[in-house]
Amino acid sequence: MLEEEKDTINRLSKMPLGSLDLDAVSVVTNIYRVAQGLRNKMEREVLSKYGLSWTSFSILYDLSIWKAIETKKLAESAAVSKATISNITKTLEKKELCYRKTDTRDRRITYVMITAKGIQVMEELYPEFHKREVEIVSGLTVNEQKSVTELLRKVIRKNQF
Amino acid sequence: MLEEEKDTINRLSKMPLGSLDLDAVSVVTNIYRVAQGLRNKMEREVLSKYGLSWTSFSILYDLSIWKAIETKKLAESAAVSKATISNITKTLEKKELCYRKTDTRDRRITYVMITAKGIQVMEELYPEFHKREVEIVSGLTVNEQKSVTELLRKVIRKNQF
DNA sequence: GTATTATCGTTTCATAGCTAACGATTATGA
DNA sequence: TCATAATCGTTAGCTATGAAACGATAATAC
Repeated sequence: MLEEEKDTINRLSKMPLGSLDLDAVSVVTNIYRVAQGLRNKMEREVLSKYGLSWTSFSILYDLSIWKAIETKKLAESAAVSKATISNITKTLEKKELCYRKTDTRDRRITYVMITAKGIQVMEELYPEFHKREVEIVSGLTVNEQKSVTELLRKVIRKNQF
Repeated sequence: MLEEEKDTINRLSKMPLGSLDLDAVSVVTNIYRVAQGLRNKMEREVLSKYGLSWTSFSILYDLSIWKAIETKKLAESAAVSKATISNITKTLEKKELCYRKTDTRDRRITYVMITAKGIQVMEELYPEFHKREVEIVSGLTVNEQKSVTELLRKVIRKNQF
């Protein structure tokens, strides 16, 4: 077990909180710790050079894959609010990495599309990003990677994340 | 494999990006997805009632465990910047959940402490939070929980997250 | 056909979060 | 001693984020 976890559990068990499911606490704590760590690492070592935050990168990533996509779908995919998508695509548009276009039939719908410059940035950026991804999980064997992925998918399905 | 993952990998493999380590991509993608999902769920279903964000909750949680702690340690523990800690503890102080005190010897250091009201909120809040934690991982057996925790710890150690 | 309801994107306003710059303080070194 | 460096917390200025409200539009009901 990691040092801070020991300390925390020690003190937690002294609080008047009734019985705790320590296995559940550990899963949640460590998932969030890894997620925060990899987000910070990516922003610091890769994304900052391009002036992109984690979320704006993930939006650009979606755009590079889907070419044209409604803002509503973007919000679902990145698990953020429509308002956030509004702001981020506005920022990306300022950087000329994407542009927006209202649907001619249903004018409530806005499509977001990646620009040539956006594609170019992505093709330069993604290999760097992917290199870090591989590094980050390199402490696990391939079988362990497959295993943790399968377990996480189970959690995602159960909770509809 | 989850549906969106299939789509994404399909399109990714058509991009001119060279070879990809798909196992690594899956690990990183699913870790972040679970983390985002549980954060959103907690904020929506538990923390919003108390006007707390995920981060301010985690700060309050640390305070309830450590009683008095330097802002620097808080920043490390929550993996956010010192500036963020300044802002969040200021907000918590406004809600009378904590207070700050400068060290008498070394006046560069500020200690943050939880108030009686803060403890009270935590004792009411944490059982609810913990209940959701248990729910979220309830799709996994205890052995699976231990397994995913051990694998994540390996990633944390390797990357010093 | 018209009124109601639902949906979509945006704006507004608050907090969260970062970096960089700053001021205060302590530690170090000549 | 006294100047320089190092460290700490805060502030300023920016983007990110969500909830709620808004306006425009489309779908539905009558």
